[in-house]
Amino acid sequence: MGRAPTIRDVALRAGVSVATASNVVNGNRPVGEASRRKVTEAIAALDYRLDRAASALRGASTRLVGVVVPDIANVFFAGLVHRVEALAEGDGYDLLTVSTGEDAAKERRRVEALIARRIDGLIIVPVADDSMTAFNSGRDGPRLPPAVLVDRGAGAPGFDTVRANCEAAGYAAARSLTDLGHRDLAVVTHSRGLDNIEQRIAGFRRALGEAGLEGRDRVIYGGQELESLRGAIEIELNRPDRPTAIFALTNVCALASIKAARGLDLDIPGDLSIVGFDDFDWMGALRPYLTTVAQPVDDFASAAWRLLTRRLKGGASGGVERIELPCTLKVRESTGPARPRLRAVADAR
Amino acid sequence: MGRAPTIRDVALRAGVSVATASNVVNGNRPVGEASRRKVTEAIAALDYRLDRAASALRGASTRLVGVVVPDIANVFFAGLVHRVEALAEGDGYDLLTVSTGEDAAKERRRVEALIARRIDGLIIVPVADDSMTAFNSGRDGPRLPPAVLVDRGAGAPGFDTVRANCEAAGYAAARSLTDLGHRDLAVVTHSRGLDNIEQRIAGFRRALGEAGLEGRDRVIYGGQELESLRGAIEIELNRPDRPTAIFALTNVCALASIKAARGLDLDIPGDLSIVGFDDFDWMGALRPYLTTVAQPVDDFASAAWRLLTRRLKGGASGGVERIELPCTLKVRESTGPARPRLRAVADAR
DNA sequence: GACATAGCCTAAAACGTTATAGAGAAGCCG
DNA sequence: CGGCTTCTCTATAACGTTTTAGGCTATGTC
Repeated sequence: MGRAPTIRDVALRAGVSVATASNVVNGNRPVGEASRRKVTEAIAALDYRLDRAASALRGASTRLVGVVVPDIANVFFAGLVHRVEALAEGDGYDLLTVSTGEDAAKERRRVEALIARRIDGLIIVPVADDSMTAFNSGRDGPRLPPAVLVDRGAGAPGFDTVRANCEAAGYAAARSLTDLGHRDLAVVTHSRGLDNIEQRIAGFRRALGEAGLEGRDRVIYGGQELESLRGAIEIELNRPDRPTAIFALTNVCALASIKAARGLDLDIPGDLSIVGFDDFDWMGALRPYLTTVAQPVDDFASAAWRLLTRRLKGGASGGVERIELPCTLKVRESTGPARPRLRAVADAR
Repeated sequence: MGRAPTIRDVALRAGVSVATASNVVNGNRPVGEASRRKVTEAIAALDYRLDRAASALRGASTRLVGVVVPDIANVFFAGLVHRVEALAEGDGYDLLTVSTGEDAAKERRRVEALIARRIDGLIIVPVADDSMTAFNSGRDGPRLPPAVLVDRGAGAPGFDTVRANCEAAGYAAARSLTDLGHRDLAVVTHSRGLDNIEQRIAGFRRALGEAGLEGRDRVIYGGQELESLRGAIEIELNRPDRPTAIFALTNVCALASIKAARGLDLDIPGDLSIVGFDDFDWMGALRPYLTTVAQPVDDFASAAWRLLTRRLKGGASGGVERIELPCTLKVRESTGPARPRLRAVADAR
């Protein structure tokens, strides 16, 4: 019944010192063959388990990594966390996962909490591009452990970053639409100011420029919520000069776009072509099957984990590394040729 | 620059003892007004942060709760974790979230790791109904902290449990199909042996019995993977006496059913009615909109958290509590009346 | 005034681990 | 053989917190 066995009990039973027992448990210093065997046996006999809380206290690592995402219920982030978890387990780390809900104050609170837990490292999709730099500029020097910024904050000084090649992705998506003859395009996103989103828009604009359509874009900012997005999109689709194609910059925007089109009884892609973002199982049940820009989630996770473990292993000092991963445009059924239609209002401009 | 301030520094600066400073930080024992103010000021001045690793070691709680789910990338579990996280944050707890991939050995490993972290409690969707009982039957008495079993393992002795009223849900779904005139029904699920699944099937069979159709059900076991499920369903749909309605017992099964029907060019609900399980945003983009049994995910989370905190606060000893939450059948577009059709093979039986 | 009580505070002992400093034995080199 | 290194091991001091067991005032009671 009594309390769980400690390393002291193990040492006693094995007839060696506590230090030796400890060294067997975490191969920190070499231990002779005979002692090692005795200790291993004692551990098995007592069913001893290392107490990580104590281990962490004495200066060793916690083998705990914080993962911070805007919303774990979003399929994109859930997929990311899932992959990171697999990699972390392989290296003997556990994950402390938190959601921020796109709220800067909450992000700050949650990251502070993670620091109080002495996490060894941090993988974070920050709420704002610069929200992490604030942490390391306090008067007491850096507060953050090694951190990798994923998806956002690619310009933040002093951090390793992983993100998609957003400009190219935006270009490819828009280009596929202009190639189909669309001349009235709209972009749907949540809000201003995130670099990755701006890059997607920049790529989109580049394609428009090439098609001789500069200035003919509209950007719909619909907020974080599905319903507010849908409302904003419907307003745009109700205009007489409504767009014939929509490029949704996140998977939630894509869903909102589909719902808006359905609500207005617009045929996809007959009346409205839609290019979405991200790619996951349930999209396969959609009819029409969504044309989308797939981000390489697995590669995001692998790259982030590689960068983080590099720092964790002390191979730290090298300059920051910025990884940009290519997206793939998956052309499916939700995009089609622009249907010629009366353009009274647009022509009158 | 120097190392982070400790409670010792705070005490020194405030001119009080370490114990008093500690008592201010965690209102464990009352502290006089004057001392309290001095300590609070010192904390602010030094930007002191409690070190939870040390705090945990000295026997106090870790304020860490383990959450174990089969797959965080599954929308149902992601939603559950999301809600639990919100509740946990409100009470000052952090979550250690892990996925098991429906693998018993992995579950065991992961839970062991959580125990080594001295988690205060555990919320778990176990791989098997009895997989947790094994933990508390070791020779050294219970190893697990207070644990709540969610969704599965409702019969496990000694654990608080939360799950849906699966029998009623199965009955409601099947009844809605028999009421539409369907006489050839199939159930799709992953594998045998999970109590909640068996209950859903039991409810399903009860409805069949009431409709005078006992023995006319078929259960399709398609495994964990989407593609294997789809394959198993397609085989069934290719029979001459194929079912006219499918009841999918999880959201993954529902997706597989839709894909199988599409692959065989069956009209939903004209050729095949489908009732799914779970309900979430992306289903709203489906056409036809899926008829489904919605589990009350928020209530799952609230109930689980309530049961766990009850134990955590020491109000422990009362017997175990088993909560059963009602599901709601959302009848939408993927179910319709059974279309009369040639029944040559079925009649020949 | 003696004595109990309550309220606030402190010194010091844990908690279970790892890091440090060094001891003892064995091997190598001159 | 003496000094050096190498290898293995040990005793002990941290790590930062909470808890325990008292101690010291002020207040009230007989």
